[in-house]
Amino acid sequence: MTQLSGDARLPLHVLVSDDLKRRMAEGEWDPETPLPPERRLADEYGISIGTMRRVLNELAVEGFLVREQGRGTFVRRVDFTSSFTRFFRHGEDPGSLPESRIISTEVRPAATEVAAALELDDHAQVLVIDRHRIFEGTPRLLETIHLPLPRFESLVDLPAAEFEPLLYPMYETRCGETITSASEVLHIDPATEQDAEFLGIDAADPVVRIERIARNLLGSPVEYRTSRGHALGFTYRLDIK
Amino acid sequence: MTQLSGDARLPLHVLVSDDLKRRMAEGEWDPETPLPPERRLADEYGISIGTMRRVLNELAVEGFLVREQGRGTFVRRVDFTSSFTRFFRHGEDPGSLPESRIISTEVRPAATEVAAALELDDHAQVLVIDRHRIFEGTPRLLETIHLPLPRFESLVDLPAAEFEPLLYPMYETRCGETITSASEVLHIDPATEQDAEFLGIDAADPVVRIERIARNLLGSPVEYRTSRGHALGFTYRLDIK
DNA sequence: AAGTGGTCTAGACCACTGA
DNA sequence: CAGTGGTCTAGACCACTTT
Repeated sequence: MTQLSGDARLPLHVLVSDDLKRRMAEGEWDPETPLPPERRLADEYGISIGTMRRVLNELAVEGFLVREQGRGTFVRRVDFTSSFTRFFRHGEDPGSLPESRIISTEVRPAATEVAAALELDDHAQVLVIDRHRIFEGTPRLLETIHLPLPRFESLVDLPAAEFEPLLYPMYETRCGETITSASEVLHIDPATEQDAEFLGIDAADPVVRIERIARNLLGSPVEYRTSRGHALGFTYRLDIK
Repeated sequence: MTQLSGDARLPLHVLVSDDLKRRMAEGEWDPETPLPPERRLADEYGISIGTMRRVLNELAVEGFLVREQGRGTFVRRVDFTSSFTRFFRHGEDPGSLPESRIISTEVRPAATEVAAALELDDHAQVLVIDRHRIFEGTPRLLETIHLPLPRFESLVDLPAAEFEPLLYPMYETRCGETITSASEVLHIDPATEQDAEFLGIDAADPVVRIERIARNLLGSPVEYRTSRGHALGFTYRLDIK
């Protein structure tokens, strides 16, 4: 029977939930292999099936698990369908991938706001990646990505051509970091000269600036990313309650 | 014992949940009076306490109910804390209310996109309200509000001075319509002359345009509102997963 | 057919709120 | 103190997926 750590005054379902999150964070199950069935998990934790179901269902509501009747319970990958940056894709086929072009990768000490976002000591070393994202042949986003070292050491000497268009799967396979949540802040700025040149827009046009902090399952910040794109034509949809 | 309508092949908890939503929509409980305790509700519906608790907890997760241990279960009022328009208030005390100035109220046939948003027949009559919202003495938002007639008849001849700064409580007390959800879409536009003049911004500056459809508990659209404000300095925060 | 999650029951006991 | 929601148990049976 699995031993539970944590404050014993907390409700059982909280202790079990925390333990399952820890095991998921340690990579005990990948998204293709089911967790043990609820009856067996209940036995292992020495709790009743009703309590075990409560834990699993709550983790499913929180987005950590996906449950499929007849198949099993699986850990879930994030998809960023509600991300702001998705809205730069315009009329494009939502299944297609934007092209990515790495402009430069460089190691340097973190600027103050970067260190704060990544919860690092001031002047800790970070890997800085500049890239362009190109949708249907049209340049749409300028991105600057900050990754803490030494956790992302294995990307430092990677040639630009070997970067894949989607970075998060790379973080997982090459660095063992799985992104499971993020927060983004949107601002509207006047375009800089660099913006106007790359995005092919009027120097007087506004740009959308999106700052994202991406986190792993334990809630630690893993990536800090700034994206800039043309604001005119930008659209974002929000549902309240 | 309460009689349940609806497709009997559906799970019990769905039928009970739908029935409770209907009763809430009919105004059976206001936000200050608790629903009957879960034990009594379970008896009335002839279901077990476990199933009744599941229904109440799910309605709480969906935002329809608030449960307070020792006090009871209450229907919940929406607050629009995550609404885009909140972000025009800048550094202001979040508890203070913006000033509202009604510019005009007018009855006219709905434009095509208004009729579509409110799910009305083309050219159905709507009440159109133009107003300004002023935060800390500074004009920040231009709003145009569309309300379907005859549901909002009682506002047609109301003098501008009798409109309150918050419209949703007025809709409830004067017209019997309770707003419980909304969806908003954000765009960035170039300023019009009217925008620049009222908002006191440069004619070259961009504006944020927010289109909101507000709905009642049954999901029917009740209000269509367009708000415009200065885009530079606008900020919006999003949490993913 | 075997194994998964989904629905539902009928309780017991605990923690918190308000009078 | 009475009454509320919160936690937890120990099952039975159903619906769906896979082999």
